[in-house]
Amino acid sequence: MPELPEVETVCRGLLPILENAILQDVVVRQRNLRFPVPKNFRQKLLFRRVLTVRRRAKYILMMLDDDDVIISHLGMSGRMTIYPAGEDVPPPGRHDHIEFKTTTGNLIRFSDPRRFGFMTLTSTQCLKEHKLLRNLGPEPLGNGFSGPILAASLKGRNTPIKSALLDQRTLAGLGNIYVCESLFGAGISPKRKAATVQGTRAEKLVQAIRVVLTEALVAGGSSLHDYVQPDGKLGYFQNCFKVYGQEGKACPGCHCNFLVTGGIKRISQAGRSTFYCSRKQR
DNA sequence: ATTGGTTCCTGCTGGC
DNA sequence: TGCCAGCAGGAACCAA
Repeated sequence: MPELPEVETVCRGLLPILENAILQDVVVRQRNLRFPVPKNFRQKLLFRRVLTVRRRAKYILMMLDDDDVIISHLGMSGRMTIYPAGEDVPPPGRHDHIEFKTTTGNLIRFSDPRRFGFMTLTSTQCLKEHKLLRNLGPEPLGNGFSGPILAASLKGRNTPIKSALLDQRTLAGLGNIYVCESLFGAGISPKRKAATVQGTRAEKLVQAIRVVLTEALVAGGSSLHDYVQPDGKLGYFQNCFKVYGQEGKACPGCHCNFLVTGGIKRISQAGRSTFYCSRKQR
């Protein structure tokens, strides 16, 4: 499930292929994604130049000439695959929804079995105020994020810290995996009331989030279920999970006490799995 | 205003 | 072994 590190890795993979590329062809095979692909998508993009590829939260932003922007989201199972010029391209399968071909012969294929992902169009002028982007919180790896800023946005919030961190308005880019890992890193219980994460605790959480995301980025993301890098390489951060998916295993922080603690627990919060150690996380 | 529940979709898993 | 119900999950949307 692509979260910030995975999306960032995808953007970094796409950039050298798409930067300054001209789109010779755009194929839309499945219009019915999470949001419908705009009717004029192909017409609008044909023979346009891509200036750069950026990320905001979990969104991929392809910046085009003449101030147009493609906003894309990988959803749960979305994938971008690059087929470099001259390489064989396998025939499209039923989940291969959109393709970009550059004048240099490179092909980028967007696939998404579960169709929670999408691609849509906007302009650079409308980007900041776009419905999908305007309420996003700060980038966790950027300068606009700090202990005091996080503490301020958690103030008065009665929801569990787990839910608050999944809320993209609190901070942008975390999903279930990295929320669980960050809370473990900070020693904070996922059940703790968000409003009580203040001061040193908020500071510690910010640091934990930064460490987890940075390590995951270095690892090329986590290859779980569907995720692979655009060049086909697997990310390997999934081998570094301390709690996510580790139900019943010894907590890496207190494994000597396994018989007492029972190790990593799994609970359900807001309909999603949370993994944590009840001894280390308070 | 904030919060929780529902929904979209398909592939995988576990129980019989 | 095979089938199918149930589950997973990002985020918009709706309801309380």
